[in-house]
Amino acid sequence: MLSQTTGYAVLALGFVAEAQGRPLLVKEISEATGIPRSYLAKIVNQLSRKGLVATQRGIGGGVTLGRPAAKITLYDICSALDDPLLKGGCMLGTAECSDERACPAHSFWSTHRDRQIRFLHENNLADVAAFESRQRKTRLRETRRTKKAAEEAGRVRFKEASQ
Amino acid sequence: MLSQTTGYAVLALGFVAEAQGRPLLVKEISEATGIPRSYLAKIVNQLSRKGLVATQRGIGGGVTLGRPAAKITLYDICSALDDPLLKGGCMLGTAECSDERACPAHSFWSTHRDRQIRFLHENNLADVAAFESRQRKTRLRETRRTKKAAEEAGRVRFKEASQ
DNA sequence: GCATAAGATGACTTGAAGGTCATATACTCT
DNA sequence: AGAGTATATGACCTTCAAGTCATCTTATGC
Repeated sequence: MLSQTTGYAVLALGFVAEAQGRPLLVKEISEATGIPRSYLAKIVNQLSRKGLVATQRGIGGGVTLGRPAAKITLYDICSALDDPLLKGGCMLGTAECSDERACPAHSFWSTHRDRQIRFLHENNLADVAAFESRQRKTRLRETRRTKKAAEEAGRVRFKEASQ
Repeated sequence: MLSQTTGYAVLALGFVAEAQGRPLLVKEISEATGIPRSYLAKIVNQLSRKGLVATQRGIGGGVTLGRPAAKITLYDICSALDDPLLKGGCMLGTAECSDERACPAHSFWSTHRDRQIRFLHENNLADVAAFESRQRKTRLRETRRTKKAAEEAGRVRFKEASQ
């Protein structure tokens, strides 16, 4: 599971991606996503130092993506925010676990960790934006939607790390 | 990833399981595993309230398993210690993520979470103890062991959540 | 019953993540 | 230049997991 901070960043940037280049205010993003405004400002600032977003102060300013949405992967975001997931550590959280001196869950965990990392590499902000806008549309169309339908709507284009 | 506390508990109980019924002191377990002694005492106490271990004070006392090692799964331990993994929460850590209102990673995450939970159900303390004692033996036998060999030693009997 | 050995328990400390707030800085428009 | 609008930044607060420590309680053996 990603840190809450990283989760915020993905949601926020997904929203920015949907705006297609129009600068969004931190305030707008915050209100749309429910992320605390001041905290989001810090996250945006971190992302801008890493070049993932561009920020502009003053009238007409706001936040835009630093490069095309399809070129910003979830992994890039994790990496920019130094997410703990990328720092290793085995399932049982023991220091002394490595390929040489494995803990009981090591083999299992390596596999799962790899899948997660692959997932992060395979999905980018264009995917997130598409997913989000699709969900919004679907929700408008069907007032009483089934759980299955909701899952389908999500499944359509978001890449699952195969196997 | 499990909490550090849960990780401690698995290691400690695996060690207790290896003792085959002979009571072990918290001090012994702590020294053998490197888990901080006072903290381990608290964990053991929690586990004993849940019945996973039996404790005995006074001379000749110590910690034993509350039931046969094969009947204590990793899931039981997580559950006894209220591990965050069992509390839900999606990959992006957002509150508003459910099957109905999914976040972009929801489908991916549900699958992986299920695999993890299954893994916890399928592996018990007998498995952990067998794994650990096997590892110790293997390490004695080969001074210069390859990474592959080490992985094999672990792979032999520990169940991978299939798929 | 006393000495000793063990776990039990509660108060306290520490460190990191998450979050708030006041103020500084940079930009635009008139 | 000055007013107004944005992000930037650092100081601070809060919460929680992890860890320490002193003291209490319960057991055994003489």
